[in-house]
Order: sequence, then C-alpha cells, then structure tokens
Amino acid sequence: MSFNCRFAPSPTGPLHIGGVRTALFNWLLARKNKGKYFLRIEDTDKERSKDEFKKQIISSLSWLGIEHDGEEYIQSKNISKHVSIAEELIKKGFAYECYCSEEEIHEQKEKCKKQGIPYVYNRKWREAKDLEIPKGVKPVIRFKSKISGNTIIKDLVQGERNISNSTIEDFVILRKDKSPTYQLSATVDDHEMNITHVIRGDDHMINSFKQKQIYDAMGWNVPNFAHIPLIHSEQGKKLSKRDNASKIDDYIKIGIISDAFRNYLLRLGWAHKDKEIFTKQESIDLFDLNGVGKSPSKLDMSRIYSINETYIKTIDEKDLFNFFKEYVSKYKKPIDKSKEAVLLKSMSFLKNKAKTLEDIWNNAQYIINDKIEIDSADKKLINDLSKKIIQDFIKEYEKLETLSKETLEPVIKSLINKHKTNFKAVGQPLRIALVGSKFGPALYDIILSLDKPKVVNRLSIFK
RNA sequence: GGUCCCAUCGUCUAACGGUUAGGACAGAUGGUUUUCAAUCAUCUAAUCGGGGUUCGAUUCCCCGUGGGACCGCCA
Repeated sequence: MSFNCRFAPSPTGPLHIGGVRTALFNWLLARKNKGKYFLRIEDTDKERSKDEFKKQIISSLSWLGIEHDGEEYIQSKNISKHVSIAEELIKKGFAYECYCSEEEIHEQKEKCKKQGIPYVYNRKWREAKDLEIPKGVKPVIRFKSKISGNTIIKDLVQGERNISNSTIEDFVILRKDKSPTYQLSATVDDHEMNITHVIRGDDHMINSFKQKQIYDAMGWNVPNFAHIPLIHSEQGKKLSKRDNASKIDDYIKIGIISDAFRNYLLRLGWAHKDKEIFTKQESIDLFDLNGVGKSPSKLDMSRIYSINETYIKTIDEKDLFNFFKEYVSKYKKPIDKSKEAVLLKSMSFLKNKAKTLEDIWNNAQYIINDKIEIDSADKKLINDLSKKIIQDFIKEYEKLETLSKETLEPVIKSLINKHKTNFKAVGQPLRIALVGSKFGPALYDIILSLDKPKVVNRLSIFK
C-alpha cells in the first residue's frame, strides 16, 4: 500500500499552530511508511490569498524541518481541470445549474433564522425543468447531493462516522464567475495527486462527507481520512489566527528551538507510553494514528518553555550556539566575529539560566556589549567596603599569570579573610560591577569569560 | 436552533475489563548552592453524574450534564 499525504494550507494568513501540527502528522505518517508528503497551496480565494503568506508558510515549515517532496503544488494552476470536472459532473447528472441570486439565498436564510429553523438550500433548481431561467442571473453549479440514505466514513482517528445524507445540502462547486470552490478543487487535486491519506483538522469532518460524494460520482478511489482533534486556545475554543501566540513566528521570535517545538506539537494530542522527548527519527519511527486522541487539547505555554529548556540543556553546545547565532542575527543583532569564540565557550553556563534563546541573549549581554549599564538599585549595594574589596581584587587579579577557577579561588578566599566577611560581600559587588546586575552567572564564569583589560576597566570605576 | 463529536490530576496524557489509576508540565515543601537560576528529594492533585452489562468497570451500553466543531458563491 502506498502512502501519499499532503498538507494543504490556504495562504490567507500566517501559518498557525494547528496547521503546523496537521502538517507534522501528515509528514510523519508519510515518512514512517516510506511514502510521499506534498505541500499544496490552496490559493483559489483570490481576494484573500497573498504571496507573503505563501512564503511565510513555506519558511515556517522548513524551519521545523518538515520538508515536502517535490515542488509545492499551486492549486490555482489547476483551475481549468477543476472546471472540466464540474462540467463532467453536470453531464453525468451529478450537478446542476442554480439560478438563485445571492439575495434570494440571503432572504431564505433570514427567514429561517426568524422562524428558528435550520437553513438548508431548498434544492429549488435541482429538478428545474419547469422553472423559467431568470435573465441577468449567472448560475452557480451545485452538486446533486444524495437525499436519502447514510454515508459512512471509516475515519482512522475518529472511528466509524455516520451521517444522514439528507443533512448535506447541494453545495456549490462552481461559483457564478465559474471559479471552483474548495470542495471541488480539493477533491480533484487530491485525486490527481493520488493522495491516499488525508489528515486534517476535525473541523473538516463534514467536508469529507461532501467530498466522498464527489469521489463516488466520478468513480474515483476514496482516500483514507483521519480527522485530528483541534487545538484549543487557553479559553477552550478553536484556535484562530487572531489568538495570541497562535502563529509560528511568535514562537520563533521568542527563541524556541525548532526541534523542541516539533516535540511539543507531537505530544499535543498524541502519546507513546510515557515518553516525552522524541528525536526527529524517533518520532518518525514511533508515530502512528492509533496514538492520536479524540478530544481537543489546549495550548500550554509553560510546557513549550519546559521542553525548549530541556533541549537547550541537552543538545550539543556547538549546535546550540549555531541556533543562537542564527536567532540573534534575525531578531536581535548579529554577533560580532570577535565575540564568537568566547560566546561559544560560554554556552556551557549561559544556557543554565535559559528557557529560550532570548534568555541566552539576555544572559550574554555583558559579553556582547563592551559597555554595560549598571542597574541603579544594584549600584546602591556597592558601599565603601565593597569598593575597598574591588580595589584589592584588582591588585591581586592583575598579578595572576594564568587565569582559571583554581587561581581565582584563593584570591577571593583571601579577600574574605582579610575583610573578615563572607562570600556574598565579596562576590556580589564584583558581579554587579562586571555584569551590571546582582543577578548573573557564577562569579568565576563571569571573570573568565571577560578579557583582562575589560575586567580591570569595569572594576576600576568603583573607587 | 439543527447535525456531528468529545469527556482521566489545573494542563498534556498513560492504563486497549483486573494497577495502591502511572508519567510529564505547572504548583507546594525541603536539601544543595556564591546571587538569580539550575539541580536533587518529597508532597498536593483526576476517572463529570446516574443507571445498567459483568465475578470485576477509567475501559462496554443507555440517559443526563458539561464542552467543542460544522451549518459560506472561505478554505
């Protein structure tokens, strides 16, 4: 059995987290089964489709490492094919021209609303031999949906789904301007692309019933469907593009690592025993549709941070540095070449206090900037004794020929003894002077990550 | 309102008729620590309610309740 999957977003807005997870699941299923994964841009809504969104979608997916096979497929390029299928459906008696004006439909809807009954298109033109075709009204083409019986879909996630055909209206497949609608285009393209597995959000369930009728009418093989539960906002509603932090860019911007994000998405609605952390390869090997739950899941920011933190702590420091470099050059300020070596070396401790790449950036400010700003409240913590200690430290520090934790430690200890005090009284003023805040990395790490002249310079201010 | 669906700690989830209902995040407490973190240890916390079926139900069935999705000439 072949596995051809696809992700088919419409470029009418930035890619959001639900879409990415759909893409991920499709990609995973294809890769696991040695099948193909395609990307199809559904740009048949000319008004709202934008090239910038298309670019953003492609770049977000590639950031996540979800690489599609072949070129991306642009749906609008296949419109003439969609139209020809609509014509074929008319010929076969599965579709018909409907001359109801938009006003007429609108009126019907209002009427239903007032009476409190559900609106279903009244199929007025379905068998319209006696009706007079109104002048000046361009028809839409509607699919002749089944009136009786039931349609069953064996959904790979939801199980068997059954719906009474009478509840499916005669949906439009060609607009009055002869352009195909989603139901038609998606079905024709899925067929043409030989898609075998359609994984999409649960909000598409009803569409699958409609589309199955098109497949049947054309005598095409119906693909397998898998409707995955939606991701809900923290308010428990379907995530929309307007929700905060629903866009992938928002996560990239705060310094989430793509592997961590992929891992988070994987575990949202899917589980494999108690396992929490999955490498890319593990996720391909272990993913299956059986593990996908049926109920919607809520977005949990603290979990995203937590997984990201785990990745920051455990991945190779060189890789971490590269992610960091890439991140800051895009969202902060490119790193000066002269600082690269020391930053790479310092990753070992800068990462200790970081949940995101942005945190590392903040922690590294005292290295990245030649001049530091000292927090005014912390500056007050430096009293006369502190100044004496700082001056004493400079003298001893300048004498040191090799700099290491082993050589610095005795210096600090002797200062504690000399001034009959504790570590805090020595360490805190030094940290404030060198970093600009009483919060910062461990003292020896700070000193060793700065040039000798710079240490002396920053300390000399306090006399 | 109509149609369809879902229901285990606050959150993500495990347990596919038999477990003291497990793990992770968050929260709490304590140890360690040179600040903040980190780390380690410990703790708190769930099967929506009611009926069945069964020797036994988180698990199967029904009814309630709660929540969600869809109801476009958007995709």
